[in-house]
Amino acid sequence: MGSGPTGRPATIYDVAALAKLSIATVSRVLQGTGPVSAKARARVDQAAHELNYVPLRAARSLAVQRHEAHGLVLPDLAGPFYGDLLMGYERWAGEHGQSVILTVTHGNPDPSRTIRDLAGRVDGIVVHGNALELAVVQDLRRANVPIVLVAHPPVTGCDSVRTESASSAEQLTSRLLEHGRPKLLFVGDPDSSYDVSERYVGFSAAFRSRGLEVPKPERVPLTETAGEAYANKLLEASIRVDGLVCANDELGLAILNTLGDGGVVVPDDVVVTGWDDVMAARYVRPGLTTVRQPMAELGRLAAQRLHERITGERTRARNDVLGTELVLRGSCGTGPGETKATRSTG
Amino acid sequence: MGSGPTGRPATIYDVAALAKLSIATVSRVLQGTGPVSAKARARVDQAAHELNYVPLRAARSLAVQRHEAHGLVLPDLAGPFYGDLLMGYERWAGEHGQSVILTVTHGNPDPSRTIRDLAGRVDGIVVHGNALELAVVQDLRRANVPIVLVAHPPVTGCDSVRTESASSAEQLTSRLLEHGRPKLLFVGDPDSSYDVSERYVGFSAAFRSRGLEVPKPERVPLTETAGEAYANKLLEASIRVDGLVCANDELGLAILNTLGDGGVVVPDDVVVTGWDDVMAARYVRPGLTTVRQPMAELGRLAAQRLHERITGERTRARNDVLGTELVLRGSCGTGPGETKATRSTG
DNA sequence: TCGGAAACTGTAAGCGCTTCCATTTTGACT
DNA sequence: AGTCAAAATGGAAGCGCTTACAGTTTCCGA
Repeated sequence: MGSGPTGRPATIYDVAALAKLSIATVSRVLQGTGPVSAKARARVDQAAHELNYVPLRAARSLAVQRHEAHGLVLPDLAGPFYGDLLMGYERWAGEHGQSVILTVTHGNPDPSRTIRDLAGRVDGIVVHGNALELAVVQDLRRANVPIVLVAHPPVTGCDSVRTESASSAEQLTSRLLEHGRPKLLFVGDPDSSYDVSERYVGFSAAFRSRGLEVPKPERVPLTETAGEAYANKLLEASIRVDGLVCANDELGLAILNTLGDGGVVVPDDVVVTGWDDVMAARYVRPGLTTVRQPMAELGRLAAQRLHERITGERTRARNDVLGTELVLRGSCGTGPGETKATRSTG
Repeated sequence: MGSGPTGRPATIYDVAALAKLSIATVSRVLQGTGPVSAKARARVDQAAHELNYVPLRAARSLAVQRHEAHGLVLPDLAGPFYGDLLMGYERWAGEHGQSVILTVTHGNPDPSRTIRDLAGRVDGIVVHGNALELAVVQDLRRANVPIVLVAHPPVTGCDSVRTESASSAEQLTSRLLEHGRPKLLFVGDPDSSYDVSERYVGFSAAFRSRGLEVPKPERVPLTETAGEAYANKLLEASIRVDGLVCANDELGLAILNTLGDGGVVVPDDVVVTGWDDVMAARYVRPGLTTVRQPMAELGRLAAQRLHERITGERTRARNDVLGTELVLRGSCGTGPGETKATRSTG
C-alpha cells in the first residue's frame, strides 16, 4: 500500500528516487541494518513518510527466507480458555516481532489444504490437540515445518506444551472420596479430547489407589445442553449418587443448576465439580469447585517454544507441563462455603 | 518448507525437475489454472507429494500482487465477545480463502509500527474501535489500505459495522422507568468506548423523552473489581437508588452479587442490568437482564465488507448497524422470574 | 494424408525486497 | 597536502512464484 507516483502503492524504488539514494541505502535505513549517514537516514525517512511507504512484507520474506510469522491452529474459540490462550500467545509473539496467523478448524472435515497454505505463510505452526488429525500433523513434520503441539500427548519430532490434568483430577477426586462421598461419577466423554481423557485417568487413579472399583465414565458431550439433559435424566430416574466430577465447567454449571431446580441440594445431597474456572463458576450458587488452567501462560510458552525451534536455538524436543490450581468453592462441600467474586477481567 | 534434494525446502523447480516438466506447468497444475493434460497433472501431483512440496506464499503474493489475507486488530481478547467476533470473522474469511492475521493492542501505547508491518502483509485491515487511535487509522487510509471499522463511528473513506446500542439502551431504561423505578443510575464510563457512550445516549434519551433530568454517569471502569468497589460504596454510604443500568455484564454481575451479599434484595430493592449477555449472566441469581449483541455476525459482516472493498466489487462506503436483543431475566424485576440456562456452547 | 485450430507446454520477464561485493567518500593522522 | 583505514553508498544478483507470449503437439475433418 502507500500511494506512489503512479497511484499504485509506493515501492522502495519510489522512496529511493525521491530521496536521491539507492534502494540499498533505503533498505538499510528502514531496517536499521548497516551503516548509514544521518543525512541519508533523514532523507529516507522524509521520503518514506511523504509517499506513505509501506514495505511489502512478501518481498522481504522472499528475500530473507523467513516470514517472521507463526501459524496458530485452534479447534474453536468458544469459551474463555481459547481466548486467553490466544491472548498469551499473541502477546509473546508481538513482543518478539512475530505475526500470528490464526486458523480455526471448527468441525472442518478436511483442513489439510488450508493448513498447507498456512504452512507456506509462516515459519512454524502451533497446533491445538483438538484441532487437527495426527495425520495432518505428521504431514507437516515430513515437510519439515516446526511444530508445537498444545494439549496433545508428545509426538516424536514435535515440541509440546500442556497443562497437568491427571494429578489434579486425582487430587480432586480423592478429596471428595475422603469426605465421605464414595459414589462418584465422571461426567464427560474421555474420548473427546486428550485433556479429558487425562482427567478421567486421574479420577480413576483416585479410586484404584483405594482399592475401589472405577466407575465407567458417563459419556456425554461437554456442553451445557448435554449437562442439563444428563441432570434431568438423573432426576427422573432417581439415580442416587454422591457426586459428579464433570469434565468441564459447562457441564458442571448446567448440572448444578438443573439439579438445584429439581430440588436436589448441592453440596448436601450431591457434590459437583467442573474444570476450567470460567467466570460463571464464581457467580453460580453454590460456587462451582473447579480447576484453573494457566491458559495465557500456556499460549505464551507455546509461542516461545516454537520460536526456539524456528531460530534453531534449541533442537532437542521439549514437552512442558504446566501446573493447574484447584479452586475450591461451595459445590464440592469441602471448601469454603462460598467464594466471593474477586478476579477482574478488565 | 518441504524437503528438497539439498535438504532445503523443495521449490517449484524441484517439483518441475522431478516431474520432467516446466515450472509453468507445475504452477498451472497446482493452482488449477490454464489447460493441462491429465498426464502432466498426475506427474506433478506425484512429484509434489514425493517432495512434500509446500508452495511459498510470499513468492506467490509477490507475483500476483495480493496477499489473500486480512488483518484484524482487536483491543483485547478478554470476555467472550471478542472470541465470538473473531470466530465469526475467521469462519467467513476461511470460507473465502482468506487468512487472518491477528494483532491485539492491549494497552500498547504506540502500535503504529506493528500496524504498519501488518499493513504490508495483508490486503486490508479490520480495526476494532477500541483498539487504535483514530490517527493511526487515518495513516492507513492515507496509505490506501482498505479499512473496515468495528464498533466505531463512521469515518470518511472507511466502511464500518457496529451493533445498535442507543435505541436498545433507551428501550431498556424506559422499561425500568415505567415500572416505577425513577431513580436510576448509569454505571460505567461513557468515554471508555464508543459503544458505551451510545448506551449512555440511549439511557439519557429515556429520561429526556419523559421530561426527567438525566442523571450523570457513574464513571467507573468496566471491570468486576470496579463493580464490586462501586457496590460497596453504595452500601456503605447507604445511597438510595431504584436501579443500576450497567455498561456491561462484568459490572452488572459484580454489583448484583455484592449488593446481594450486603443484604440488598435484587430486584425488589434495586434493579440491575448489564450488557453483552455473558454466560455468567444466566447463572447468577437472579438472572441478569442484559442485551445480547450478535458478535459472530458482526465479525462475519466485517470480513465480508472488507473483502468487497479489497476486490473492488463495491466502492461506496457502507456503515452497517446490527440489531441487538434485550434479554429479560430476574434482575430487572420486569421480566420472567428466572431464565433457565439453555444455550449450549459446545 | 494433410491443414489448421485447439490443446498443451516452455521460455523468460518480472513482482519488491535484501545483501554481497565493489566503489566512492570521509576523516583522522602524518 | 597526502595517506590510508573506516564509513557510506551503489550495482546487481537473487529469493520462488505467476503469467504473457511463443512454440510445440494433438487431433479432427476434408
